[in-house]
Amino acid sequence: MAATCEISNVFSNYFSTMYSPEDPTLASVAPATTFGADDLVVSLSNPQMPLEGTEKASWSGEQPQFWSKAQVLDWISYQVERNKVDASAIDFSRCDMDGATLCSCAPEELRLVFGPLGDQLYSQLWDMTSSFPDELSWIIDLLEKDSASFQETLGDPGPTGESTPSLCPLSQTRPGWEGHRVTTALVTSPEPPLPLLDQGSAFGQESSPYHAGGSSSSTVGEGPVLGCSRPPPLSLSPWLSGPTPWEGPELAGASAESCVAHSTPPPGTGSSQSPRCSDSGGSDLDLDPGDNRLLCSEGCADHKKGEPKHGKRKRGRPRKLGREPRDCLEGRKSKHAPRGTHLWEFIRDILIQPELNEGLLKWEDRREGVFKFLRSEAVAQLWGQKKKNSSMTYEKLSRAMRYYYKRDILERVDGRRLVYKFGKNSSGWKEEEVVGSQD
DNA sequence: GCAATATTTCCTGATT
DNA sequence: CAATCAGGAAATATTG
Repeated sequence: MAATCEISNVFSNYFSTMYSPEDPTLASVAPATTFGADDLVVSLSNPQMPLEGTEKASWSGEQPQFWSKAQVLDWISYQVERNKVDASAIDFSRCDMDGATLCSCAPEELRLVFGPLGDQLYSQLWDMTSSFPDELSWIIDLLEKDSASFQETLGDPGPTGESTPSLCPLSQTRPGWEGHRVTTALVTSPEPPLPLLDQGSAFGQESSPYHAGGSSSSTVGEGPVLGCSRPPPLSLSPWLSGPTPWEGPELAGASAESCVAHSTPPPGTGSSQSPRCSDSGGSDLDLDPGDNRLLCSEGCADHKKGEPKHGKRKRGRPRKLGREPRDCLEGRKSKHAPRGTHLWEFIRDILIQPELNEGLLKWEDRREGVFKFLRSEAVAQLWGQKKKNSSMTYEKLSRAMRYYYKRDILERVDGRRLVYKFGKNSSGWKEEEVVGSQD
């Protein structure tokens, strides 16, 4: 009977104290309810957690190895309750152990102490301990992404370097729920990112650079419609929201590039330009090697179109310079960066997100998939930003677009400048598809 | 390391 | 005349 008393105590004491609303973890979780059911479900979906209510156990969110004795007891109580086990069969006098000890128990030992529940406990423990690494890596990934896009925006003061409108600290330009999701994830359970539009889509692969966060965009930063059921869009550099300096009458190449060059923080400004911090998928911020060209002698010689100075530049894509060994990221970045978004997907994603579009592109005939570039150079810059290629121009982008004709990803639209049409091998742009993907 | 794929870059010429 | 369009050619980057 001691067992029954013990368990009563456990329930009365721990559930009343440990689950108090003051629990910081709860504090972090609670707001989820204001952001839509999806997030909540996502966050709390770990079957290990006592989800019957909205409460959170003292042991949840912590690795079993680090549980205190109280947490161990708490967890055992939960398991007893959950498995509807006869507590009298359990020798609670032998439960006085911390998480580390518990984890070191062999299944037989657990069986000895907990009877039939022992096996269950063992497997639960195993699941919990083994699931953490994934959890952490996911969170790390998520944070990396967030921090990357955040830093990117910070590091990109725009063409003029002034007006840094809502340069998007998370709290400002990101839809509120997004930052929240990170928080929630940290304190609760793991979950892969929300379903993405589709693979390779700019929406999810990485924090894309085109979320309209500019001050000139009155609505976007407020986290409009797209917030809830759709993955977060991207962050549009503020400078894309307004007229871009390089879109002046004369310009394209040189001006545009110099603008981008300006956006590269000067060395030593500490704007996280450390090469060590960059990583492949990574920090889009790393205006990397490609950007060196804007500063180095070679770049100065040739980055301005039509100024070959000493002979012509060789054809083809210039080799990336100074590609630092990426070992600096060892461990963290074991995986390849996700396959990059294809150009056509990038275009499509801008088109299907009117909030992000900001006058970059427009549908000419949505049903037919006909669209037009309104600010071709801005789109090109954006694409370049995404690909960490500061010298991207519409001319180059359009060349890539033309290659899509052969593959039926795009169809020609004769006689109309800046107008393209999605072909049969493209997808995800039709209204039905877009709606469907927002479920 | 290699091949395939997807651009990226440059260029020439035509068209708008 | 400038901006685009069309494509060829050659080169790199990324993936499998």
